Amino acid sequence: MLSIVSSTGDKANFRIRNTETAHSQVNLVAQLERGLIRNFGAKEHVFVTGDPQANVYRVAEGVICLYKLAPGGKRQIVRFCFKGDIFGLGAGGDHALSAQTLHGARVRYVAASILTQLATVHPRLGTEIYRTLAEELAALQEHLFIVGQRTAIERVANFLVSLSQRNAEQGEDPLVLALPMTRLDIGDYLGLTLETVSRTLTKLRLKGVVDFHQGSQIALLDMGKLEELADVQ
Amino acid sequence: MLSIVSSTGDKANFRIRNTETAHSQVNLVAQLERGLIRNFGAKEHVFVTGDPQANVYRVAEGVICLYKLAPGGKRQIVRFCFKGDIFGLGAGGDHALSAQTLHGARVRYVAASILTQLATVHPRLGTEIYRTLAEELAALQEHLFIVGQRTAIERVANFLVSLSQRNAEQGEDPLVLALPMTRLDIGDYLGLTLETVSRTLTKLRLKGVVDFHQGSQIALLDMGKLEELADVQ
DNA sequence: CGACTAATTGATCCAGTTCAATTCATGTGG
DNA sequence: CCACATGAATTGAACTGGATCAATTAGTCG
Repeated sequence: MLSIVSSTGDKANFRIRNTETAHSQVNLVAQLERGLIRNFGAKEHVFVTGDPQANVYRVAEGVICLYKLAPGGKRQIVRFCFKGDIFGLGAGGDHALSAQTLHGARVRYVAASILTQLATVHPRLGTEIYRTLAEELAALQEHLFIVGQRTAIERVANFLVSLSQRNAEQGEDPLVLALPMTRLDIGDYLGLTLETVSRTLTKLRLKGVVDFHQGSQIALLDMGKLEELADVQ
Repeated sequence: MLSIVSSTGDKANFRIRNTETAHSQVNLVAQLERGLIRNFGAKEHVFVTGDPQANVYRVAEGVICLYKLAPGGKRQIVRFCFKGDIFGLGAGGDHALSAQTLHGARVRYVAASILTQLATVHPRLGTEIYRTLAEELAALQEHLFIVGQRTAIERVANFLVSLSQRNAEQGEDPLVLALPMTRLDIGDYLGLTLETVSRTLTKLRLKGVVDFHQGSQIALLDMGKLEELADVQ
């Protein structure tokens, strides 16, 4: 829970209760790892568009998708957040996006106000939050590029490569992906229809680049070819 | 120039040289308005992909476009920066984007390191920089949605509405837009070809929604209809 | 004027959408 | 345990919005 931080952001109090030095302790991930935890079932919302940006979240388990919805029913998934990802950062107004689980998730969170307070005492925390936001921005720019300029096969290949890289970072097998999202989710993320995603994956299977049977698990057979198709730079 | 800030970020020194209070003075826009100024001709680069993020910029005059380039020659314009817009913010690594003028521009800038230093002394400045970045992120999410989910006419209509709103904010006529960018630029921004942009504008003209003759100046004749087409929410 | 860049417009093409049918996986209650 | 409902995925067929290729016009500057 948040017991390591008094409601007034008392620095001395904080130090006493921790074995590590304050310097190594006051960082964003550490704060979030000590935050409250909450379990969500399938398709549950962590927050929706218009909710105040009260908390900063970190995925402990499962996947969260951040999306924007249009009146016409069109949905743009802006980001998939996997284990370890931080989301909910913002200027402090209302959320422009909704955050929803796929099959369910465990999420840790800390009140944004507490982080703000802490950051005034520990500038490094502020810097870290800032860097996290800047990385989110850079990733989104890259994603815009893919959605705006690339063909279906390039988008899908790129998506698979991204998942593979993430797996590698997490120490999991980079050649076997457990797609936790539906074809519709992938489509709404890549700016394609679910049929096009399905067809494109089939194309990749026929090319011998990937293999899959139940659709939720994909083996990357030819990573070189896949990266060539993804062709991102 | 940067004379208001000593190289060590000396607060006392800073106060002495200014008539306003330190509180009202140390904000991002004020810092940038006192930053160095630089003039750029047409199609000149302020920075390119890979350059270190050394400075933070603010457009004093003209338009800057931020874009990403692919080896195949495809270009995604991520943002148009108009008078008063701040750009170049980032995590402190290298620029992922290139920044180029259209017809030329005057730009003021301050070293990122100076802002960082100042922010440690003036937390409000840090907060402001953070908010600026968060707003950039929110705008980009909105733009991704438009590029990912909308038709050509919706994208173009939305683009015109955005320009109109910007005009209104700047105290200029919201019903007469001076398009400073080419059809190609607009296309690369909206994920369309220049021909589609041209055809779409013609369509809007035939519908009586807009009017134009030389192509670089557009009158919005039916704002209600335009917003209906833009249909953003 | 001539050279150049931007814009328009036409004709054709095709990648991806749309509509629709079938298969598959999973679970649920009788 | 099977019958059946349900949601997800695949696949087919036809369509279309936007891309591509190409030609013309228009504006601008030396």
